[in-house]
Amino acid sequence: MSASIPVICLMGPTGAGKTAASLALAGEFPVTVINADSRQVYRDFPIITARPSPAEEAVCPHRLFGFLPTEETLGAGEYARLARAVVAEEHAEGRLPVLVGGTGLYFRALLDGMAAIPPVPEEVAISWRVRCDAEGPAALHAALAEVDPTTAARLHPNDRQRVCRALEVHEATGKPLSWWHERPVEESPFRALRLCLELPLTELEPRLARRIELMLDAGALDEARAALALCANPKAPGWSGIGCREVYAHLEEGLSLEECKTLWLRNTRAYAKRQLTWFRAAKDLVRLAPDDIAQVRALARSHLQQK
RNA sequence: GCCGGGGUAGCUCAGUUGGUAGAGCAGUGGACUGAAAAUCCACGUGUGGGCGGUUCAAUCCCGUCCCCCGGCA
Repeated sequence: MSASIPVICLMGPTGAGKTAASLALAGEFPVTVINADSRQVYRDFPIITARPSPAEEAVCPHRLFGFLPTEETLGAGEYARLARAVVAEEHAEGRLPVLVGGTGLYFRALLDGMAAIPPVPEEVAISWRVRCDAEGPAALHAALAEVDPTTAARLHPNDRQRVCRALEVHEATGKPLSWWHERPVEESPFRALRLCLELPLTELEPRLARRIELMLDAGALDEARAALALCANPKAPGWSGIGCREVYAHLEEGLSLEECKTLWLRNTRAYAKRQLTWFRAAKDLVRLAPDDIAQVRALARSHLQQK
């Protein structure tokens, strides 16, 4: 299949105004907004994950938002599989897929493809994590060096998450992770315009602070209480989102609301900074100021004219 | 007012039997191939509350003053 489906991507750090930009596009094109954010997939935290509001969602179709229970996790490969299908469907319906989100890895997985590694059984993954807790990451890194020296050389011994992943893949597939990575990835069927809405951290920070107040006004605490009734395990993936865990600490562990807000802002800010680092290194991005809606529209228009 | 405990990095604190000090968090930069709002890496000069004194040498000992926290009045 040739790279023929045109899509528009709105990426950028949290709080930069991606949602607003997506709705601005919906005023001009038959847009379907497709989520590319690893937190907005969660069902029980619409406010805290800054999902588009019901009024915003009513502007045009929105997909891949708010479907995942708190106990579950959506890996990048699974995301790419889902999103690919949704993009194809929407395009077939004559709509313009607009991917909106802040998860750089999701965009990469979807747009640039990932190695065709089969899913790793959960028992295998868990057993390595248990072993990592027991023996420490250095021991596992040494074990990895035996079976996959290429990957071991690339990974820092303290990076337990990636070391475990490499070991899991090796055990589950019988091939080293590096073997999978060396194989060519499937070509993307999409012709993507990658727009990155960016603001310097110093300008982003007050917006993030304001957004936390708005979330609280909108009922963030009640939202968390309701989520707690459905899933009381603070270690569940959905609870690890920024805001979720701070509010949990306030509700369940005696953290004052002031402390909660301070931490929430600090962690959000640190996250935005990591996102900026990611997008700074990304190739083929057009960087824009978030309020430059006219430019977003103009670039979208010319992207759609190219055949 | 008295008795204790404290004043060390932006924050919380450690340590130095006297040789001018280091962790966590924060911050800055970076990485990132199925947990990614995750995970990880690098970066540490601060009038050691002020002023005196003892000493070759004081953040550490002594005196004094200031401030905070408990308790007693």
